[in-house]
Amino acid sequence: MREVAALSGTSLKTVSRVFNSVPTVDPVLKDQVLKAAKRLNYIPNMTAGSLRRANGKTNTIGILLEDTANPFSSALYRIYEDIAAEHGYIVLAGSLDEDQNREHELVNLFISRRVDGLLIAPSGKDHAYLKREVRNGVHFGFVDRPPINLSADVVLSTNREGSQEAVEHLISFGHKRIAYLGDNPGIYTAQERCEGYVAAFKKAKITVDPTLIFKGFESEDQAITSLRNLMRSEKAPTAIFASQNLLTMAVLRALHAEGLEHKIAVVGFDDLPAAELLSPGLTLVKQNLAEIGRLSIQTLLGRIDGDSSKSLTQVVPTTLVPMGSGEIRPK
Amino acid sequence: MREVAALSGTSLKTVSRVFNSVPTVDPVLKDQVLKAAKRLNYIPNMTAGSLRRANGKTNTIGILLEDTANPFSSALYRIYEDIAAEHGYIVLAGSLDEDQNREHELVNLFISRRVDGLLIAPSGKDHAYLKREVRNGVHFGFVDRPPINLSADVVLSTNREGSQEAVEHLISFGHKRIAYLGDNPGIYTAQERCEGYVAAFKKAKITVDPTLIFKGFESEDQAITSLRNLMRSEKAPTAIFASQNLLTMAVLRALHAEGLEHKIAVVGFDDLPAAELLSPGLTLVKQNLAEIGRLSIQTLLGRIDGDSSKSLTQVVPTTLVPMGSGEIRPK
DNA sequence: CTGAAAGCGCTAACAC
DNA sequence: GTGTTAGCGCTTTCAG
Repeated sequence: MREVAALSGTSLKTVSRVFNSVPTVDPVLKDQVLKAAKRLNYIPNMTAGSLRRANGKTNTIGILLEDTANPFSSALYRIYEDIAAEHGYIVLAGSLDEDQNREHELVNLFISRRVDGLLIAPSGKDHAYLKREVRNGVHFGFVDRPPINLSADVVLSTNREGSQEAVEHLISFGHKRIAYLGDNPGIYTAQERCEGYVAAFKKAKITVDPTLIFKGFESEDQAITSLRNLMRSEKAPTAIFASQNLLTMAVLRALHAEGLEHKIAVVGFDDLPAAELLSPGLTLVKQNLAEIGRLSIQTLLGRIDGDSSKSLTQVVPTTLVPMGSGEIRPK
Repeated sequence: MREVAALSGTSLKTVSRVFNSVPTVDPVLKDQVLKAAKRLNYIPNMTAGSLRRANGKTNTIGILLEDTANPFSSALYRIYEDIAAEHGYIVLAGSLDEDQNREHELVNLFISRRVDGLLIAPSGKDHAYLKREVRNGVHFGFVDRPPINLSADVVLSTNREGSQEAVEHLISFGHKRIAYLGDNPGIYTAQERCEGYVAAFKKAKITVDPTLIFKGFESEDQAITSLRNLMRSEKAPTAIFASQNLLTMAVLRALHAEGLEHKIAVVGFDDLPAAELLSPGLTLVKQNLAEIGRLSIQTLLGRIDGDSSKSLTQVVPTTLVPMGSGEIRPK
């Protein structure tokens, strides 16, 4: 920058003004500056700039996702990337893998990079530790799951209602023995979805068979093995509700291995890329990721811009998409 | 930091030393510093640090991918994220969407954030513009496609050989009329894969029917429509080689719509999440993303660490995985 | 409309 | 082992 000022015969401040598009700069000088910059191949150092800049803003936000390689997270990431770019922000992303420690580490790491705000699909069970950061001026938004012991903006799907709708759908096709597959109930979404399952039975006045509720498999292989055993047993269900995409995959693999994909009905929660190419097509409860992403980042950017109104909880509806597998009737 | 020094009764430099794990610090002072830091909730500002630090390194690398939402890119991203973290680096990622301008913009944006290096799955057709940045000390690595008019490290798959193997596989099952679906030949991988297709025919001494070669569809819908027309025509192929995952999806949708999935053989290039759940299972040529990711980032980190040996081209083999759809014989 | 001086938070270099 | 001084590249403040 000094060199640019020298070569263009101006001062540092004028160069700075040019690159910050301050309107009150003599067009002649501006031209000289730009020419000099081009010749020296000068690109301003944004990170140095934010050091002294008014509010210390870095125009960077951090995003903590479950696993950037999984379709749910990567779709969200892309939405964040685009909306952030529109607003002149850049995104730092990290994967949590359901690990609380990793959440803490990444929060610290990103704060050490001075992100203006952080969007978290939390793995942690307690977010009181963030209060100190909030006091230091970092803004937080939660996605997919609410914060615990902290008041902050959050965007959620209708996990409970969506699950209930899925199970009611199965019941409406005549199913009474419907298995539930879910994650560990410590996870908010898992808990909600399980309650939706139970609520559907309650509403239909059917007793829930607890031996058909499966939670917290250790691995996909273990899930598949358990499922295959279940399918072969006397107590085999006539339908299965898989409350999450990895579990849905496990169900499909198990059904495939047993050759039962046209016999046992399946509804899965969360999108799966090739759902309609399967036979039968896979009936799903889809989350509206575009809307979830949009709401969460826009709310966060609003906070960074100074909106200090009360914390907001926004809920985005899911959609049941019948594709075939959920419309199989019990034999 | 000043406050921490004050509260702990030491100097700035000692605080700095503590947070940079300099071993020659009196344990007593170190303790005082850490206590004060905790009390003040102090987290060092890395970006300020890198301003003055020896080499000006930011421990940040930029990654330019085709589209962070697609499985190919997001799988790579995750590998980069993990390996970068192991080495104390952080990753900035952006999507190119096959747009040259976007490539230029993001390179500039990331350089304005002073990344130490940049990994690019390029959309551009000319990378001479990067020479200036190379001279300024930014390091570059290319992934998936080579740079043009620039000497730089690159990691590629065996696109040509993998495609040839796929088509030979189809030929070995008795196919002679094999359609080729590819991207615009301006794209390196598309060109290579098409050559592999042609080479397989040459080797088998079968004449290529140019009316079975399809390139550069505008949209998935257009691809599906064209394919359905083709499948219904007199000149329908007995097998299809789709040289990229989105095209493979289009083929599957078209086959499904026509009810021909058990009649026409298909081999696809690139992985597809639910390949083995389809019926028939989908025969694929898989790229070794883990290896591609590992090699590319490790080479880049080596460059950042000062390795200035000649530019390296590394080639990672693909694997043909028969799953059913590629083993259908012509009727 | 422009420039000089001070300082953002930190680390290099050099004393002590 | 520790502290002081200068300065990274930029923006602020304030005087011209």
